[in-house]
Amino acid sequence: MTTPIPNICKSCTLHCDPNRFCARLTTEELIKLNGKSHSASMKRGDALSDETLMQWPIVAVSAGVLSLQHLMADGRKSIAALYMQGDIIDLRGISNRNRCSLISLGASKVCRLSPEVFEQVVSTNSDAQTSVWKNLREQTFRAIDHSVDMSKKQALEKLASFIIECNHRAFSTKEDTIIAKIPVRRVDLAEYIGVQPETVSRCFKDLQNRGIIEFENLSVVTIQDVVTLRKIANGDWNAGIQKVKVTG
Amino acid sequence: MTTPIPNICKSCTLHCDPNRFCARLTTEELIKLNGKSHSASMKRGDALSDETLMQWPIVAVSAGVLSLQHLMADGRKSIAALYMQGDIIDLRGISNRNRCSLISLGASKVCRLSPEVFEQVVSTNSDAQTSVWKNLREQTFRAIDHSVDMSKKQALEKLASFIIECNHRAFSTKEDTIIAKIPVRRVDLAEYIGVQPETVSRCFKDLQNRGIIEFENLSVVTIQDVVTLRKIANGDWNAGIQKVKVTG
DNA sequence: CGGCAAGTTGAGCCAGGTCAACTCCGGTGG
DNA sequence: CCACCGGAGTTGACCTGGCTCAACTTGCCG
Repeated sequence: MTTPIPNICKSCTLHCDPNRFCARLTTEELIKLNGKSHSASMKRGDALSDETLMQWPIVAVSAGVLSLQHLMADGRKSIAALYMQGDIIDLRGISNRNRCSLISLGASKVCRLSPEVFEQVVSTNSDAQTSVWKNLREQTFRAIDHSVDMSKKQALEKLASFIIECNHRAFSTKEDTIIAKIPVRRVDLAEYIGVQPETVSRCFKDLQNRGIIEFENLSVVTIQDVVTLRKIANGDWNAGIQKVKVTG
Repeated sequence: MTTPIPNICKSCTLHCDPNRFCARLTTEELIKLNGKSHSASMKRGDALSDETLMQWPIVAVSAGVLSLQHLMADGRKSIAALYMQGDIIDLRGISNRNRCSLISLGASKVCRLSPEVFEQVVSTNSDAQTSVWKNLREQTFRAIDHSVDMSKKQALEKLASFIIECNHRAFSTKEDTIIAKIPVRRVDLAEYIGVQPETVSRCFKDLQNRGIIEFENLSVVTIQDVVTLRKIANGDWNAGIQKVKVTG
């Protein structure tokens, strides 16, 4: 007895994780959707071109990190959003104000879904609809949180927020310290939080000096003091300094 | 023969505008949804409290402007998003990182929808689903655009972007100049674009001096030179200056 | 016409941008 | 095994856009 589930789906995180969209589909729906979709591997710098996105505006991320980038006239670049495992990016009708492109920040795996089949599946399978709807809302909330971070916060606060965001999106605990994996390079991180790489560096150092974080290596930090990190992220500016005063 | 459409809906923009959610519902659905919903008028400063939002996380805006505000520990306040006529705000599951409140920026009319009935209607009426889905995507794109504006842009560029956004969201043309209605006060505008009111003032003046915009009154500007405004918004910094150089 | 809130203008200061030099680190080939 | 290389990240010195604070003007409503 052969399982008729497409091979490519069998190992895909979108299908294996029961919370994700593809796990909610019937085998029949899965086959139908897969038949009209294209999965692909991407490496750092690879972009889904405008033409591709016009034809395939719906992209599911099964591994790695993608970025929605915006380029200004004078060359300033900014990363508007980060998409990771499980995100379903629905770019239908985006071409309003900013011309953006979807660029991979490392090795990643995506699946370009057929809009027609996707639409049809979503309108008939309300379980799947709920899942993708929830994901879209999460994306919206992240975008809103992010614009709050960008609008009034200082560099250190932005970085603290980012570390917390990383911790939320993919975390693991070891004994009682908390690990946050920084899934992108310094340059990308800087572009995402809207500061210069130099400033990112200085702020990391600052947090380290205050004993709030510790580096495992460049991309893994252990959060030594979550409470203070949260406070800083929320504008309680001297939260970390207090300690120094007390000991000094 | 009496039309069974609820009175409150008859005059509501969400029902009268054929593109909006409520216009897509059958009379039966409309009655059912309305029966479990509460509409309300709000004035400047009125907030939908956290408890209210917990019970009624879905709010439709039929008139006026609402803001999603975030307050930091030291009192810094920022407006994360603006919602206007036709927006359906779905705050289910928002309590992740930032505690926000929904505050009216002037006289407005809202309708708090029953999540259960809403969910049910959306899962059975795919026309309505498409409409509300589209609106949610627009909100996401706006949030993304906004976070781009906030992250790397300078004050003048942010303001230019905002004027263009206003023009997009509710515009009218008179002969060949374009009117943009600023639907919020200076203070709110400043909080939305993440600068001080003083800076907003200075930037408006700058745009006016360059002949790019003209004030009808405090809340209505005519855009004299859309092209240059767009260029400035997109980082072509000296776009307006060029003219001065040429004439000088 | 007074009174108050909203908005504007001006002067000085500082967080973070800029630019240049430096260190660190992984890969490669002699 | 080490010398070399190139790209990523860091550090330092200086400069500027926008914040701050305070005074002023404008517009709105009774």
